[in-house]
Amino acid sequence: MDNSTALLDSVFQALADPTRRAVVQRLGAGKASVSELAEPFDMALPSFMKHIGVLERAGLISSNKVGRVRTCALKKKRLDAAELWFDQQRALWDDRYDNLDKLLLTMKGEQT
Amino acid sequence: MDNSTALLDSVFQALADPTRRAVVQRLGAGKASVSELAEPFDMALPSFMKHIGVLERAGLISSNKVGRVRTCALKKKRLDAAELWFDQQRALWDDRYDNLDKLLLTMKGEQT
DNA sequence: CAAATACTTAGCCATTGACATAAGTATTAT
DNA sequence: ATAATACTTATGTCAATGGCTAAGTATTTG
Repeated sequence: MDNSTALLDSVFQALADPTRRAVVQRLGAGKASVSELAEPFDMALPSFMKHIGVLERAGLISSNKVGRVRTCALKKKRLDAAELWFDQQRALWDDRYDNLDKLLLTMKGEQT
Repeated sequence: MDNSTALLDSVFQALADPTRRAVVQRLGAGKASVSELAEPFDMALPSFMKHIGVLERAGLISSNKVGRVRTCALKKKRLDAAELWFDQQRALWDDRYDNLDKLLLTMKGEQT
């Protein structure tokens, strides 16, 4: 199996949840502690922590604990990696379209 | 709440599986029947059909049956909608990507 | 030192996800 | 008319997900 396959699995899986997407979005504005991140959500902390765990295992965020506070940060590179998949798909279609364009140009040329 | 939330849930969930991403990629090259799509995978057909169902419910593909053959096609717009989420995130944190207005206009245009 | 804070660990439960097999239906081919 | 084809439906197993409560562990804070 392609090693980027498991990565995409975990990243898309992580992003397939509104709570986790909101956390990613919030962390886009800067680092935050777990309780700061959890505050907007009507959810028990252990439940919220599972989301943090999913995001961290997907490589979308990092975290480290100082004293009793765990601070989280977004890892933008992993988001880039996910976005790249879309670019790759588009590149495949565009190739197709480019070839079609070339073909049409060729046909036009032969008509004259 | 936001009607794009459930859409993103289903699209990212659909893309969080290598079989389904491969189907999307294959359909990027053009329409195909279910059995053509299933052929590369070592999986029972009912199992494969579930993947097709997930993709269709997420709006990433369409399908219609003629005779005994069901033909599937990629719905690129829904992929665009998913990719837009990444653009939105980038717009929030990226200093270079300062024209949020333009992006918001794009979002309005693509509501379905 | 006692109490509040900020997680953390350890279960439990209901639902969903990803496969499977077996048997059924509707078309098309011979 | 039979047989092959292309799904489709029904059902089952098993692990993972997303939520909960209750209780535990470190750290501050008063």
